Amino acid sequence: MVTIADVARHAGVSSSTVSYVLSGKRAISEETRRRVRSSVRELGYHPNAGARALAARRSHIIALMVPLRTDVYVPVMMEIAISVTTAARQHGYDVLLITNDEGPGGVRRIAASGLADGLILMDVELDDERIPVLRAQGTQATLIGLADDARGLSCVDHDFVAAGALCADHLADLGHREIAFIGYGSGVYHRHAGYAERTLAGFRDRAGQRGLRFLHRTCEGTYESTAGTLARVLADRPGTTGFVVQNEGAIGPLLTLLRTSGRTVPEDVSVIALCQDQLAEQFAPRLTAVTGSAQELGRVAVEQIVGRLATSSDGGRPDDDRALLTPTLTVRESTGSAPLLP
Amino acid sequence: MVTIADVARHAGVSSSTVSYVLSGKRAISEETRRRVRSSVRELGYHPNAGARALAARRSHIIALMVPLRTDVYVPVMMEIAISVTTAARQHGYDVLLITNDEGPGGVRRIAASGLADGLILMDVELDDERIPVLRAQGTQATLIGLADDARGLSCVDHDFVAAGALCADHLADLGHREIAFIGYGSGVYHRHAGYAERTLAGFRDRAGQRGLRFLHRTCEGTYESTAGTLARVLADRPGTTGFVVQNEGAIGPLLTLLRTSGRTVPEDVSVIALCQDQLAEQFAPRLTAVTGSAQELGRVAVEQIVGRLATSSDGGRPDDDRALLTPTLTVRESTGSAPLLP
DNA sequence: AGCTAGCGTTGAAGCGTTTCGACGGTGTCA
DNA sequence: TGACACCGTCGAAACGCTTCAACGCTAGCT
Repeated sequence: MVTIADVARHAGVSSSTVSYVLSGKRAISEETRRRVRSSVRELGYHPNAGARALAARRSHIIALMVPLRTDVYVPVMMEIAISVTTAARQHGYDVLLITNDEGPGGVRRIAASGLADGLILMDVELDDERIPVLRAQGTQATLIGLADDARGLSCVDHDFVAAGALCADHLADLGHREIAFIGYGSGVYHRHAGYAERTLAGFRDRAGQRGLRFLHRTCEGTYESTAGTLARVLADRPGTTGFVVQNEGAIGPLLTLLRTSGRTVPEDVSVIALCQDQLAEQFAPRLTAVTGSAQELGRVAVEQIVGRLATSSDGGRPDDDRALLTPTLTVRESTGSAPLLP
Repeated sequence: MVTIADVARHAGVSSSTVSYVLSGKRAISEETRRRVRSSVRELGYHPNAGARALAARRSHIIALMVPLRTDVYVPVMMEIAISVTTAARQHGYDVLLITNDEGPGGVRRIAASGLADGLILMDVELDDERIPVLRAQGTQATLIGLADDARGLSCVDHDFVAAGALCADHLADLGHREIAFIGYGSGVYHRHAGYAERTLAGFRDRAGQRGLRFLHRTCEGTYESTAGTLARVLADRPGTTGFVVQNEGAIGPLLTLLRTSGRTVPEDVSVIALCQDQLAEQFAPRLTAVTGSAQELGRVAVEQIVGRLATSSDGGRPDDDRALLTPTLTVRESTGSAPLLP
């Protein structure tokens, strides 16, 4: 193992000088810097992470707590996890993956052991029991999702309200008047209300403003449940010409069911999905969709936590900030003007 | 911050005694053990990770290197990552997430800094440039996937050859004679040949033994490409009655296309998918599928690396081992007896 | 010329663990 | 009764880094 002392000896300086060259915390002459750098390269020196963490009381690790549950659309979680990891690396941090089945105890463990300098929590519930722990330990954290009480913490999330509103506006602009909103199974609304409810609320409000009639129906995302949901929708509101699909699993079945029931998309009915563009592109017809960038979510979360860590180590008190990412509507082939009334 | 010295003082013993109680590396009297344990609990002591890593030269961290690429079916990767994380916790390890865009340099960084005790590499290519680095650094590692030269390393993977054979056997048993194998886009075969090619090879061999005629056609997984692929299949072999679908993205489109072309599943044609059960359940009809457990893959990978770390710290030389996980065939509604010849 | 200011560098003191060797005390055996 | 082994505990020395106080220099000022 190559230590800082080896580098110092090789470069003919003291180990503190090597440390300062590497951290840039003190002025070092150009000449010395050059020599040290080349010794580092030549010996293949990498600072020992444990020693560094012990001495500096910073591990340069961010913990990312991901949900175990898999009813949220999984690729999105993975995309966030990966963008967090790459963004963190760009700031000199590594990412520790922990699952939220460790619960509040996990947060305590990570914070108290100094394993991570800060946490990013995914899948935050409105009233999340990890938050008091965070506060008690004085740990820096960023939440992905919105909690009831985020004093002293950062939050970032998609602007789901705006996403819902975009759907309503788009269909209203096309002249649709009766819309069905195909949601998640009822369990999702009960639990992490944030995500699912806010989209629905945004849609509902804008739909009201635009004079749309609409129905919200839950759906588990399987073929059978989608069939049941669609049947109920058509029974209750035969004049429905627009569909907003929140549950990614229901998209495929819905398109199949519409086709087999003799409804053509987009001539007879329009379909707009709340899902990743990649998924929207896979169907026929390609779907008009409202999307938030999972990548940006991860990036912003990292920037928030890194910012907090920087100001807190400067003795400052980071202010709570809350970022809402604007979703985008991409019009594809699945939405068109409402059919003329017979 | 609570240190081991605080605990020692509180329990009226020396800090080395506390350490031995916690690690169990020396005999400690029942009475002392009890007192120390209760002090630990009372003070909420968690050992400092950096100090521990420095002194013991083990970080109790396993690094997991995941692919950035997203053309592999992403939920599977996430499932592996999560099962690695939970399995690691059960052995007292945490998981550091790194992306393989760091390449061999990333492996060197992690190993040389002592950040992680061992690595798990996903998405290993046959001739992977990270492997020589691993060997040079003497780092313990487990590969998920099979490399050409895995001397001194552990490997674990699904037995894709067996998976392919299962498909062929099942269709042969049902009396099918002309089969189409719907694969991935050609890029996948060129690159991480392992996964895709081995399934195909297993299918091909068994199909030959069972006297099946078959066609392998690539497919990008979009609706359009699936339509193209299917059209070619039916043009080349109008008598095809069995489909094996390797590309998850092609499943939905294929079912739709079969239906619209007037072919009923499973009465006219049988479809068997190589995908997770969860996905197979989502279609109508529910799909007969061959699956390997991603969860088990993660668990076995962790057990391998933890085993290697244990024997290497005992001064032993861990032997290379290679685990192949047996896939399972679940018969659902999409396969049935071959139709009688007209 | 004498004084101060700042620059570049160093030595040494931690950071909180683990672990080795040593040390009493107790029990066992001759 | 003395020698010996073992058990439970302790003190102190690492582990490799960061960072503080201090130092010798040179430069700029009066």
